[in-house]
Amino acid sequence: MTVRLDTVDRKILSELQKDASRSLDDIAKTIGASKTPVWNRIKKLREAGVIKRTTVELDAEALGFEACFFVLIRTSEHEADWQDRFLTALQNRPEVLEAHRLAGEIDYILKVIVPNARAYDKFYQALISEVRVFNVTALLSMEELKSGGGLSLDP
Amino acid sequence: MTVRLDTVDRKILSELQKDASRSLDDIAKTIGASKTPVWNRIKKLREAGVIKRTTVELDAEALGFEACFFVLIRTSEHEADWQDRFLTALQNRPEVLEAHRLAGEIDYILKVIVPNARAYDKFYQALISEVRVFNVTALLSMEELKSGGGLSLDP
DNA sequence: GGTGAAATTTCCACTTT
DNA sequence: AAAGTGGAAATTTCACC
Repeated sequence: MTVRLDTVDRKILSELQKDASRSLDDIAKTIGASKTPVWNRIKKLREAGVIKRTTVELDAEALGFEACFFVLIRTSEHEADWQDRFLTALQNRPEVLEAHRLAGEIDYILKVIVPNARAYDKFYQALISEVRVFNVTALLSMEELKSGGGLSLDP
Repeated sequence: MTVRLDTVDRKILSELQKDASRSLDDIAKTIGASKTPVWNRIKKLREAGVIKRTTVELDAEALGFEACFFVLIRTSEHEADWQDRFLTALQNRPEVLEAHRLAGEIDYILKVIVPNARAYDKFYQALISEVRVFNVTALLSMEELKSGGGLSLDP
């Protein structure tokens, strides 16, 4: 499952992370190689799953998604069945952009983006009616200070 | 600053979010249009900033970034000067992928990805030596249950 | 890893509704 | 105004060095 990556691979990934719309030639030039090896490496990196997908980063506010919440969840249920249902609920809800199981007091954190506070409440009500949770705390984002930071692959 | 988007724009954005590497023709076909209008719309959406950039989503673990933390920060300082220094510190630290200013008890949340716990501690020490913070809680992710969820633009 | 060329795609001028 | 057509230019993809 582990992939060995050399400096060239890292440079390629770093460039793609910054801007995946540039041409192969262009990328090859900036990293000091020629297009075919770059193309072959990108192909391998895709196949190996190092590059999971190519996407566009959208401006949520411009699209009417004005509210971003981080939701901290504690539960008393830890059986496999409960976990499965919880996972399915998260996967099925498009307002959940990201979800992690945590170590420590808090069991889960979700990142939820919705048009407004009312939509969040709707989401919240739907979620707690689907799966039993012990405690939910919602942190409302007032301002996105940094976003879309990529992994730092420079060295 | 608000952009008016019709159904076709939303379909295009939805497709690009799912996979931005597909060809124009391909995308045009799936949404039932022809390539030129799609091209013109994408161009406009880019210029308007609705599409912020095209990127690749990488597998952090495959690249040796094994630890993901959500960092909750409380501070007693709220002057503009402090905020500026804090913001600069965040921007300069590549391990911070995302940062939000929050409403309520907790003032900030950061998403931090590092190779391991030791690297997190290094980051933490560096941060608190740069800016004064009142309280820091780190939530360690054990498992990413969902990631890369896009905005839901279907309707 | 590089070269070059076929196949595909992007991009734009022009036509149509 | 907004969508389609066609084609030149650029880019991707691949066989071969």
